Amino acid sequence: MTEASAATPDATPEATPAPSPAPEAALPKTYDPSGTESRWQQAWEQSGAFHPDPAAAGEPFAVVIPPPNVTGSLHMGHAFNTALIDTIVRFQRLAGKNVLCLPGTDHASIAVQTILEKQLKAEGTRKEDLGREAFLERAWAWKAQSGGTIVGQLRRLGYSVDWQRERFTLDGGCSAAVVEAFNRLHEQGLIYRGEYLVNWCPASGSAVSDLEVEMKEVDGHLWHFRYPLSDGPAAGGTTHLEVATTRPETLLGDTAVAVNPKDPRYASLVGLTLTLPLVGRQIPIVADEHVDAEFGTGCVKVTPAHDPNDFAIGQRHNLPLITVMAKDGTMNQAAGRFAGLDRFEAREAVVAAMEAEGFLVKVEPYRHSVPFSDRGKVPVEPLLSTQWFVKTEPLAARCREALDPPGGDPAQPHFVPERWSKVYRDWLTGIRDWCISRQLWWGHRIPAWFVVSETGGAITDTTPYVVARSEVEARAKAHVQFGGGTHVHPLVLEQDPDALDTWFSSGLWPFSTLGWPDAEAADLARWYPTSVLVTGFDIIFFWVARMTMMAGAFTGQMPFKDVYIHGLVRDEQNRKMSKSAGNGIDPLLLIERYGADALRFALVREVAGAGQDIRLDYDRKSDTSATVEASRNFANKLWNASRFALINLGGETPASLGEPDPTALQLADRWILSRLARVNRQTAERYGSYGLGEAAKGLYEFAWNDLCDWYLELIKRRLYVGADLDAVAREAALADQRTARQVLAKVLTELLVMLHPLMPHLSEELWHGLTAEPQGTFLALQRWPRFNSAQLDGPLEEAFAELIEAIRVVRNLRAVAGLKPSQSAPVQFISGRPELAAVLRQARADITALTRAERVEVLSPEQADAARSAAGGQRALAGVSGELQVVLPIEGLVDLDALRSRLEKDIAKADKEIAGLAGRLANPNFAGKAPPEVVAECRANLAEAEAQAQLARERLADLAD
RNA sequence: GCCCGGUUAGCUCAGCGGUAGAGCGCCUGCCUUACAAGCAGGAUGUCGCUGGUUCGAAACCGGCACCGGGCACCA
Repeated sequence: MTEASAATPDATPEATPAPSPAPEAALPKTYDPSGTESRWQQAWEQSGAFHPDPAAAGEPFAVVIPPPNVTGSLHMGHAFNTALIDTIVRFQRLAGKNVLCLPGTDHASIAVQTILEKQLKAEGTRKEDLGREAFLERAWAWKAQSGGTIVGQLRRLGYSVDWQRERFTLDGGCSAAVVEAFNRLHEQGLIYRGEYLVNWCPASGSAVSDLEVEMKEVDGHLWHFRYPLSDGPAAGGTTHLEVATTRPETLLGDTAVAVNPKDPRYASLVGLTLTLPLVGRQIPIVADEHVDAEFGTGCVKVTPAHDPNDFAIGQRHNLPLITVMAKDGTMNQAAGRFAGLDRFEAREAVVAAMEAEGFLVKVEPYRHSVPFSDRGKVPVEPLLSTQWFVKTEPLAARCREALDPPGGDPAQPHFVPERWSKVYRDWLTGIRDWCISRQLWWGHRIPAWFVVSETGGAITDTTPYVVARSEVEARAKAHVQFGGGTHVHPLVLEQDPDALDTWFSSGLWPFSTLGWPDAEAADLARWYPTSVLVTGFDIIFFWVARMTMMAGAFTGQMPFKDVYIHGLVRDEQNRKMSKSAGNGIDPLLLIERYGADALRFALVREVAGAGQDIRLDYDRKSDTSATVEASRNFANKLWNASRFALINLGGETPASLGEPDPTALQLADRWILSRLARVNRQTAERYGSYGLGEAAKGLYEFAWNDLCDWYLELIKRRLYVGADLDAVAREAALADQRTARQVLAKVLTELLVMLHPLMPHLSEELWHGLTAEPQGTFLALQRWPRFNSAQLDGPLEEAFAELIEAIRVVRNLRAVAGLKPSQSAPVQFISGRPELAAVLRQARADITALTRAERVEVLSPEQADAARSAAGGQRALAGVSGELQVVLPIEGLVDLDALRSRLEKDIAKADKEIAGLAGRLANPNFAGKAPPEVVAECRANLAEAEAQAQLARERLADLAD
């Protein structure tokens, strides 16, 4: 099949005839994923296999992927997320749903702008020199190139997304959605503009939201300063207050000192005035609950313009706000003689001055948290600044209500694992307003126009503005409000130069990509709300909560039914992979080495405990991963199982062979069909309920252990029909061969369908090889195999497990005794259980084949005793499994010592079990209180263990002479 | 400070009330006409510590220890 399909993927899908089943010679012994994977990726995409029609039948199922940043290249986190999403989505497609999986990228405003500014700097220029327009042009050009990288890399994973619907958060549709969303929120009073203390990142020259600030422990100092009372010693002789600070430079902006109102030490001083050192400003002593009397001296300097807590104190006490720092992180004119110094230089200088003037009491080393900008990697500065904000509480309230609906309706969205809903709920409770404006150029420009003609042509904090959907609309609105248009005083508008937080547009992603705000959009009508959001826990606040808030406001419902939260992929030393640490493991390298299917399977297989981080082992010297290699080996196992089938199906396909006649089925056939049905039901259940790791493991075990290790081995003797048979025997053998072929073909093809969500390329390739379907037909678009409960046979599976165990005992005995693999030996089974004896008799030919038995006898204990006394006690290899005795009556050429030690081990094991069980049964409470069936089982086990020990002792005694 | 995870075989992890499991690794033997990326056989654990509940605990409850994460932070 490799040869046949490699030439032209699918020039004309419908017309391409089925490739003739490949002759076995054409099939290599090992699977080479490289060509196969890209071939199917192209075929799927070119045929539009994953481009759904909203009008098509089938229950809708939609996923919008978390859009990776255009700055990025594929990392393991993307690969993991993709593997999970694609597994879910491919399963739902097989399940017959009308599936949309929509891809796209995020414009990542700060990240991109930082990169571009770095480039400009290297070229010795600045964005201001370029101008806004040229800068943006350059940004788009950069995006076209870089954005293509990650998209191309996602394709290599075999992502079954609809590339025709690919979106970008800054494309026309998304931009229109952003403008509409901004306007509507503004109309509802949920967007406002004002001067507040914001997190200012001096590195990027922009405000950032609370979420983009990361607290870091830093070794700093605590400086103790003395602030003198202005009007001389107070009652009690106090001449000054001592305050402590980690940020001396801010004292230049102090407008009060606060103490706790209940602090007896300072009660009498509240209301008095201090003289601020270096500055000379008169500042009051105020009483405020926020102050912890226990900490330090119990006095806190208050700098409302440079600290959030102080800002709050300032509000409560009506304190003036004095900003002493400029937006670039240097001290401004208000800092007096320190003006112009960088904030860190100013710190040194202020301390030096305080010391020189005798206000420094002491300095102590102090470890404390400092807010850092996520992007800029520098400490953020709380600064007073006029920005745009979203009033979040009303939006959050709606989300909380959806999560805990009155009347006990199901939570929306439903988190998997459940525990993340608590994290989400907690964050939505006591949420703070969201600063959405950024002093950046790359991004969605804020749809607000300042009426600069009202303030002398410049944008000031008092310039009136209108929010509108376009400049034309803005002008009209301004006209109404400000008249204007006269020759004396023409109306001049200027759009706000700032851009919106990237996450504002990300928050609209689940519906902006489906056509919102066009309520009639076919995709929106068909696929919204989406079915599930799959993402890492690290962006629950950034993204998940923003989407639910926006969706609640604009669509009136939660944007997805389920939220499947997965963990992070960690490196071989359990470290978080990060660009800065340079410990990322390149998924593309692993794909090249092992194949995308192997990587995907490995990632999903590891995920069993949903939501847990997974560790990917990796050898950096050789760029190999044992985990992924194991999955590659599994892929190869499947390849070879299919190869075996192709060689042995006599050129037939599952379709030409048809369903097997139930009455013709042999024991092994019924067993594998029962296992198949069980795995079918179990796997569908797991895929459908986010048990992806379990699904992968279950299929792995079924494919490798049940199918390859046992079923394929068992049917070999039936598939190879000898030429030396007479006509009657030959006819029977051929009929049986056909049954085996039918079962084999059925089991293997259905297995491939079930594996398809996990290993899409390999399964597609093998499925075509087996079914000889035309190239334009895809496994990806087939139906999940029908579950046939009639095939389920629990008792048969149990009996078969015993048969397997019996064969294992024989093999073990042979190994212990040192028999050569080529050497055949007679096998005797002795069982007192007629059912087991019957199974063993039925499987006699199988046992012969699998154990190199010379002959197989199945005896009752009575028959065995008779035979033994007749033979006068005989040396034999013997073992026990349950009540079953396995005897290989063979003389000579046998390692008796090994055999003895095996029996001794058996005895020891049985004795230990006997001791445990007898102990339990001896406890009167056990018999009295445990459920009867447990007691009965215990008794049975004891009896069996005792019998086992006795049998082993007898056999050991036989060996003694 | 508050809130989540985790602690089981050398490694990565399942198991979540009836006397310990898988994969990888390891040991032994096999080029058995699908697969040496394989086959067969084998070894390996006071299930973090400590109380308790129970006839019975790796599992349930309490405490402790250690590892990891999140949130909020006192100058």
